[in-house]
Amino acid sequence: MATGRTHRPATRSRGIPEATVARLPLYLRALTALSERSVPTVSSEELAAAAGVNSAKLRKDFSYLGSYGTRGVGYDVEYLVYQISRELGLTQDWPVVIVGIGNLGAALANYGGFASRGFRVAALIDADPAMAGKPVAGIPVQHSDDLEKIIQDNGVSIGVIATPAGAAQAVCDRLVAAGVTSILNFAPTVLSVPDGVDVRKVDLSIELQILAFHEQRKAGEEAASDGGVPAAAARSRSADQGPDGDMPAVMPA
Amino acid sequence: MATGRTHRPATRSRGIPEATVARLPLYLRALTALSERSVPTVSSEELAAAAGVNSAKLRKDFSYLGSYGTRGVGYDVEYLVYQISRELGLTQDWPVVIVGIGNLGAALANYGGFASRGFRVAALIDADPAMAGKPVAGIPVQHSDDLEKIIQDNGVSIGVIATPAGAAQAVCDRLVAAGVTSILNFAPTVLSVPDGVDVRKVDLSIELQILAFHEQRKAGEEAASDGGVPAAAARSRSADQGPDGDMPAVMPA
DNA sequence: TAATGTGAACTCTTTCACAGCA
DNA sequence: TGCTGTGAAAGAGTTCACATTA
Repeated sequence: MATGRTHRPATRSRGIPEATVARLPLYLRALTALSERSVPTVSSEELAAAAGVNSAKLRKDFSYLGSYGTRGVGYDVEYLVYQISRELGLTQDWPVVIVGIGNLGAALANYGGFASRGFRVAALIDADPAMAGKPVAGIPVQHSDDLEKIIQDNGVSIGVIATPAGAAQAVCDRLVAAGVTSILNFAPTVLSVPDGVDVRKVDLSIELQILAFHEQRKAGEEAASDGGVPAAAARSRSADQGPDGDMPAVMPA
Repeated sequence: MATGRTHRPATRSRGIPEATVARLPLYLRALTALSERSVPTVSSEELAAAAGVNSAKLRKDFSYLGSYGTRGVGYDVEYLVYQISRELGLTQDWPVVIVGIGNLGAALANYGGFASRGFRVAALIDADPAMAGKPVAGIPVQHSDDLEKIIQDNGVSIGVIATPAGAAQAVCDRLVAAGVTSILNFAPTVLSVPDGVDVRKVDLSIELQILAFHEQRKAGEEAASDGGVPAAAARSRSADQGPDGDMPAVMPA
C-alpha cells in the first residue's frame, strides 16, 4: 500500500473517511467495467465481489456519499459511476507532470490508465540534457531547468516523482515552490513538505518486505505440527536480549 | 497505498499488528542510512523524524518486537537493523520472478532496491516470443511457457505481476498453481487467489485518484471565505437525488 | 420480497501521559 | 536526568444484524 498523507491530520469534519476514499477508485473501476458491458443495475453483493471487498463495507462506504441505491433493486450503474467520479474530482481534467524519465518514468508515461480517468500528462521532465527533446510516449522530454515555468504554464497541481532517491527531496521542494500541492512519490525516500501538501508514496521495496514478513510466517507455521506454537513464535518477547537466530557480527552494547 | 491481504483475516494470536509490519521497512531504511554514517545509537525522537512518523508510534511499534532500547539512551542502530531484518524475514534470500517485461517490468528489473535487501530477481518472464533470450538488466527474458519449471527450479515463492490487466488473473493462477504464495500485483485488476496466498497491489491510477480527491477538496476550501461551509460541501448529503454539478447524459431511474 | 441504509458492537490503530529504569 | 516501554483513553475502521422501503 502506499501511504503518507500529510494533509489534514486531525478532525475531518463532515468528510468521507479516508479508508472509504481509498476504495472509491476500486468501485469505480468495477462499475466502469459493468457500464461497458451495458449492465444497468448491480447489487451491493455483486459489486462488492467485483471490487474484492465485502458487501457491508461497500454499503457503508456508499452511505457516506448519500443514498444512491434502490431498496430491493440495487444501484444504477451509470448514476453511481457519475457520482463517484464527481466525488473523486474526476469530472475535471488534472494535468500531471512526471519528473525523472528513467525506466520507471517512461513506464508511467506509457501507462494507459493515466489518461483514461481525468489525468493528462502535461509534461515529462528530466535533469539529463541528453534526454531533452527526446519523445517518450509521444511527449517530448523537457529539461528540469524549466520546471517552474512548465508547472505554471500548465496549471499543474499534481506531480509524480520518479527520480533516484537522492534527487527526490530537491525536486519535491521545487515542485511545491512552483505551486504543486499533491505529490505521488516513487523514490524510496521520506519527503518532507509544508502543511497543505499531500504526499502519497509507492514503494516497491516496502511492499516486498511486507510480503516477505508474511511469507516467513507461513514457512514457520508449516514447520509446526498442529496448532502448536510455531518455532519462530516461541522467542521471548519481552526482556533481556533474546535473539533466537544467529547473531550478527555487531552486538548491542 | 497497496493493500489486499488475503491471508489470516481474523485472529492474529500473538502476532505483530499489520500496521506495525507495514512501518518496519520504513524504520529499517532510516536505520540503514544511520548505520552507513556509522551512527551508533538513535533516540525514538530522531528515528521517528527520519522515518516520517511520530515517536510514540515508533516506540509502540518497537514494543511489539521486544525491549530493544536502553532507557535514557536510545536504540543501538546495528542491533535494531538486525532485529528488524530478522523479523521481516530479510536475513534469508528471496528469489523473485517478474512476469511481464514491458516498460514497467523492465523498470522493476532494473530497480536497485530490489537486490539490496534479500530479494533476488531469479527470472524475468514474458509471453512475447520475440523477447525470449533478450537480456533486461543483465538477465535473459524467458518465455512464459516455462513459467512452472522456472518457479520450481528456483524455489520461488514471491511473484511480481507486471502484465496488462487482461493477462493478470491467468498469470496469477499459474503462479499459484506452481507454488507461489505471495504476489505483488501491478496490473489494475482485482486478483482472486485461494486462502493462504497473499496479494498486495500497487496501483498508480488509484493513487492519483486519491490525490485528486484531496486536491479537489483543497480547491473547494480556498473558494470558501473563512471557516464557512465550502461550496462543494453544501450539497445535500442524504436524500432524493441531489447532484450539485452538471448531470451526466444518463439519469437514474 | 429482496435489497439498501444504518445504529450498535466490535476490533484495530493511534495518541496520551507517565511509571520505570539506565 | 532523559529516555524507553506501556497501560489507558481516544479515535478510526469494520462487521453485524435488522428496520426500512421501493
